[in-house]
Amino acid sequence: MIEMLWEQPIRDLSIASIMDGTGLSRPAFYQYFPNVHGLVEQLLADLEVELVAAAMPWFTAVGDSRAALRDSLRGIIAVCIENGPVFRAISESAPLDARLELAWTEFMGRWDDSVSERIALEQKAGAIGPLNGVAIAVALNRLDASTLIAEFGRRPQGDPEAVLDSLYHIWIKALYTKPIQGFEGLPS
Amino acid sequence: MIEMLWEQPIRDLSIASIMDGTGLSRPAFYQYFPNVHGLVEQLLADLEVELVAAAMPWFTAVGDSRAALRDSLRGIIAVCIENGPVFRAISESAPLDARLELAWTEFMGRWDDSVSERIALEQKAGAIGPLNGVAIAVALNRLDASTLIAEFGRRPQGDPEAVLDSLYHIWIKALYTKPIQGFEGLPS
DNA sequence: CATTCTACTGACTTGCTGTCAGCACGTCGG
DNA sequence: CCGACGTGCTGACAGCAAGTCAGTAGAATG
Repeated sequence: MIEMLWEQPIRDLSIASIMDGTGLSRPAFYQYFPNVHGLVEQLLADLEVELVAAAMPWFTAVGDSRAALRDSLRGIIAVCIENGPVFRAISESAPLDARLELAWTEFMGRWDDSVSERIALEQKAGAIGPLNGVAIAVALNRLDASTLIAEFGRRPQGDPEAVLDSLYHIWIKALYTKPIQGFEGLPS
Repeated sequence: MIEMLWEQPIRDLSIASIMDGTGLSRPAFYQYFPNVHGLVEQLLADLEVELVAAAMPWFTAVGDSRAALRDSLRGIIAVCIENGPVFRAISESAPLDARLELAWTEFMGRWDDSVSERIALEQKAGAIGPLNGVAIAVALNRLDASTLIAEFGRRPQGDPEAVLDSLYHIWIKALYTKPIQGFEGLPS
């Protein structure tokens, strides 16, 4: 199935077409998964392990963590180059099933928690200024997810270096840049 | 249908349930739209008009445009507070139909073009530094779309002021902040 | 009043999902 | 060696929503 996702979006896959490649009959599918969304949920769990591993550098960095942030983003991008269509299929399927939607929400929530926590840590150390860490974390994670899926979720894939530069730029500026006189606190 | 989207996700709507509220039969639906995705495509066209109008301030600002950027974001947020579930339904449906997916891609592409153009303009005026305007524009637009849909696409909706602050923070930092010595050009 | 047009409907076909009784085959106690 | 049981799988069935179509009722037209 994963191979098929490189060739066609998940909307074009039926259980029959998935099972065609296995030599088994369609009902055999239900011996292993309750439905297609159950299979996708499994793919998400597998992908999460890889992504978390790739993101370690920044979460565990000591001292100046900006280089580690770049390493983490590079690692995540590498995982997405290998698994982009799977990532895309998951995000496209999530809204179609309540249970899968919950799994996706929790998946994103764990990233939000991890990033928020890291921001709080660096704020305590003085490396990051007094911003709303949770809200910024949520926004940056959504940025990453949609960018990665859009750039690597189908062929032709985007340019890894350009994506890395863009994401890194935004993360660095949003988190590590000190307020500049006159740029903040504009009247609303 | 729009009213129903406040109560339930679009996956739970069938053509039959949509037509139930109209007093007409199910086949009558096909007199007006080729299928549900055709209806959603129309919703997207309508929403785009509202969003573009709300975003005008920044695109037309002269001189220091940072306050105008805040106004544009506030306007877009206001539109999403009124139409969040519609926006969400569109983005959730887009992957399910090739034609609607194209409409969505073009919709996002027009935002990317407008924002890229504005960035180039401000770079020429010296307000924005030498960054990859197109790539940053694409990333920021995806950030906005996913954040707005997540925060306002269902009840309970998020806090407009908090969302405004977060988005504004990221846009301002990513675009208008000058490079800081030692923060850029880290070894990769 | 006769004719045409238009909006609409009941009934049908199609395609995919999910279920279930049953079959082939391997395994194990006697 | 044999009969009972488990397991993995399948063909066939039922359900459901989408999309199609011939046909109808009522308004518009001459």
